[in-house]
Amino acid sequence: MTSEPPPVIWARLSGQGRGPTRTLDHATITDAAIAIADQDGLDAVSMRKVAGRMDHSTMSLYRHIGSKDDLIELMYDAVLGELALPAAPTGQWRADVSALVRDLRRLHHRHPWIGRLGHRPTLGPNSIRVLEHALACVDGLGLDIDGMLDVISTALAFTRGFVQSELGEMEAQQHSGMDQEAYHRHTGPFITQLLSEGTYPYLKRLIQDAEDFPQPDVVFERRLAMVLDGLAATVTARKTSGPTIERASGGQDGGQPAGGTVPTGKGSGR
Amino acid sequence: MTSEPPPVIWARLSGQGRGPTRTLDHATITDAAIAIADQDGLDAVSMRKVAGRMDHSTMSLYRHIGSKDDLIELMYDAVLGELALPAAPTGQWRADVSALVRDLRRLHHRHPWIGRLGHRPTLGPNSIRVLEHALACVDGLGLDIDGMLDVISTALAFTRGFVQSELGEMEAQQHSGMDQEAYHRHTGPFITQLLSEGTYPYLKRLIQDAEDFPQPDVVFERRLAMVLDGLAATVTARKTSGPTIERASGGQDGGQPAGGTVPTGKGSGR
DNA sequence: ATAAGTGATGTACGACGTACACGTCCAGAT
DNA sequence: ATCTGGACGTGTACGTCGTACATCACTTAT
Repeated sequence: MTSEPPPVIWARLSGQGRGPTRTLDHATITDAAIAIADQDGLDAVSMRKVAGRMDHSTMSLYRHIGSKDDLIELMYDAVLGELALPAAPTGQWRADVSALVRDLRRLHHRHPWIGRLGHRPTLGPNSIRVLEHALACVDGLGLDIDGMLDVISTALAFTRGFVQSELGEMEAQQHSGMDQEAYHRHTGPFITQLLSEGTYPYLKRLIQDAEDFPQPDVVFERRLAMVLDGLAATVTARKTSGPTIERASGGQDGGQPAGGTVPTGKGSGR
Repeated sequence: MTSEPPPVIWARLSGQGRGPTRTLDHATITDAAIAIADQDGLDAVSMRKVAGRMDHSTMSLYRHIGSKDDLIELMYDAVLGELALPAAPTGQWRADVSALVRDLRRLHHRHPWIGRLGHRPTLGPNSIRVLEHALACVDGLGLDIDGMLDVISTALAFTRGFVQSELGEMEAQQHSGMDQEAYHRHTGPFITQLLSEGTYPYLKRLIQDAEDFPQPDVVFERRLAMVLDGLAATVTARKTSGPTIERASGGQDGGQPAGGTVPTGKGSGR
């Protein structure tokens, strides 16, 4: 009856109909766009450049995607496909979740531009694949689905936040064309000026006592372990007391995404 | 001797010299830009619109800021100034950190566009103020500065990740002009099609069993409590064994940002 | 009084996303 | 075998963006 104006983007791809044989498809376009983003950053991705890289006219892209925003969404989902998810979790939820977020972090390093994305929940095939795997990692622990979501969403939120800061720092450096040491030399005079003018006790301690160039991998593992400790406590608490029960340290109930990249589609199918 | 090409951005503001009296300053420009971003989103912030809102010519802005990127950085720091940080922490680190990240989350709701920012570490006055307060919250627990950084950076990373997903979802909805329920109705048919074509056990459980419209505040509190549980374990472990000691569950050493919004300027002064 | 540097402005350039009007080709109906 | 309508690819064009540059107006240091 009613016409569907934006058909979810992922519900297209239909086969060949009338007209000339296609010389372009989603995969080709997306790959070209990703190549540009990897090489020169997300801002360098323009419809003209994407088309140019494939020796096509700019507007030909619009025969296959609705807008640049759609292309970005395709790019995000495509890149998620690079995650080498195991066929099935090992059953060691902590190791499984660690492996997943580590892989996700590596993905962000390989494609730094995904950090810039708004991360609205997508329904792309790879997004769903990741969702399925992530939830599978925490299945069989005696948690209900909302509890499972809490665990994996929290781990993912931490990872995203960490990586975002990490990439921000990298970008700040290479945006100004300086390496980390040059950046220090550059901001140094301003910081000493700050310290002489005002009183910043912790900034001072940071500069004097903190590790100079910590290895990001080590820092990530250390902090991830802290987060997982917290998740483990919850898992234990909710498990021993069985499913559908009050938790140890938190508030009331409710559940589902709100903070997770998860489609909320209940009650929708007819 | 050597000229400083980008003078840290925060090292300007110099007083009036020769020439006509100023009719513009950083605060005025920044406020106008923030007003536009709050009203119509970050993409609506253009130099022309910012200037227009103050009845000035576009190019007059460039007498006060170096580029649009600089303006964005000013906006971010300015908005951080809205955080109502208490004069001093209460000494209850868990409550203090909770209050800080709750406030930060509210800030993101008030100015959804900050989620889109790259979050490269800034040296703005308010960023430093927040840094000082955050570290003060976890002082006196027997942690060295790197341990303190671990605790607050982890809490902040989780918060940023959570909020990012939260805002992404909101934006997805209002971008398409639908409320949450309409969005469900819209994606519903596609999801049921998915479920009938492939096998997605967890997606199915999500749709069938998960809470429909959980209150975001409740979800945030619940997951935050999980993260803080993990931090608490670390705090206890490192505290009882005294400062400068191996930690409970992690790797070797190292420390400092890498995942935190913290200036790394050690060894820089002179 | 004069010189010098600064604030505001107008014009202009290249790049962007994309609406729209074409031509071109092929699968289905005739 | 022919027709035809929809899909594919393209070129042109419009409005918007960031900002380089030249210019004028003004205030202070000399």
